Amino acid sequence: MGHHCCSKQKVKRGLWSPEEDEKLVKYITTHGHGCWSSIPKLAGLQRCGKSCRLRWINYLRPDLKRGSFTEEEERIIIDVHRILGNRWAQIAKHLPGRTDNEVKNFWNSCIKKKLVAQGLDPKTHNLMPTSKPNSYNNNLSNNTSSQFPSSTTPFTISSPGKNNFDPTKSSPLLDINPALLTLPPQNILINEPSMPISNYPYQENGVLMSFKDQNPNSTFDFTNAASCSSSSLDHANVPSSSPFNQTNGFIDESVMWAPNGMDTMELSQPSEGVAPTLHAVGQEQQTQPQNYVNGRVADFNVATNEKGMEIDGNCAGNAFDFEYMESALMPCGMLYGGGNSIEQLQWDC
DNA sequence: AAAATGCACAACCGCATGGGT
DNA sequence: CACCCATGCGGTTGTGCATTT
Repeated sequence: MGHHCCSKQKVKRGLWSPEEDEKLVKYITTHGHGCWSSIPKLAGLQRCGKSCRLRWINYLRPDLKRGSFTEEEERIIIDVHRILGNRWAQIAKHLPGRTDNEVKNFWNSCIKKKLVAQGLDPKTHNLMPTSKPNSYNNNLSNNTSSQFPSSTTPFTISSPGKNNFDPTKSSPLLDINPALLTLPPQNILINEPSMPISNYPYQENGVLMSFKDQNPNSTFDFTNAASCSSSSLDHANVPSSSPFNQTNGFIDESVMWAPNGMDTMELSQPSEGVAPTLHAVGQEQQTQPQNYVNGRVADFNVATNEKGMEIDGNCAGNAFDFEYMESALMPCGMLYGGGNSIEQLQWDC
């Protein structure tokens, strides 16, 4: 049984021979891949286009990094997997030169076993029930609903304070309280850990997510700032240059990574009724996550004027990955909801 | 030394998605 | 709007090598 795309033709299956590799590489390096389905014929291969594409992407591409995974790569995989789950293609994007297949195989053959050996559930990254619980889990096991009242944020995206931030040390990207993810949807808070949680007005109706600085009066409310008349981000009003523009999805991927030396991201709302935009301020943008080294959300301070019309967010010296954030901010135990819009965070409340 | 087993990795399969008609 | 097609993705299987029995 052949692929749907090649059921009408005789195709070879199984491992690729060096001759086949050579033909494919020669053709693609000369002509580019263009339409995969036409490549087998043009390159003189008895393969289907799908197989050619896979062979090129997973094995023949010149920018592939061969060899075993480094400890750093392994840590990144674990961190990202904790947030995204089995979204191998997304995980692989954070590892230049690695493919989704490679990451997936490495996970299944190596990391998964390591986590299990540590008593961790590779799916949830939580301690498995049979494992000896630590104090944190002991607390959770008492009575989750009473332990965390309705006003408690399900999780926080936190960072060390600016003064003690050490980019050479690794730490979890997100501290997610897994038990809280099973609670009813609550307001989501991104906060500085030094800020007493009680100081945040996260109980306010309609406030879905807030970037706050040390001033309790300065809150950026995504649900309200986007459009004065709407409770959601109004994509129609977003300038095409904005990463919030629907053409680009919620966040333009180009701003997900703060380039080396570029440490400022700016949120601004140019005029009333117009959705805020997110800018990377500083050097030329780059797409490779070169600054991912520590896989953490850096300080993200937000300042607003009295009317909350202009907001500046400063990412202190490290990458601020909105894809992570977006992926993490899924309601009710869904680390990833499959969507790509913050609008999905609007719960029926 | 040969068979059995385990493992890593390559490749396949089916499905989802998006664009074009 | 329905259909077709190409592409991308994640789960699964197949293959070959290494290790163990």
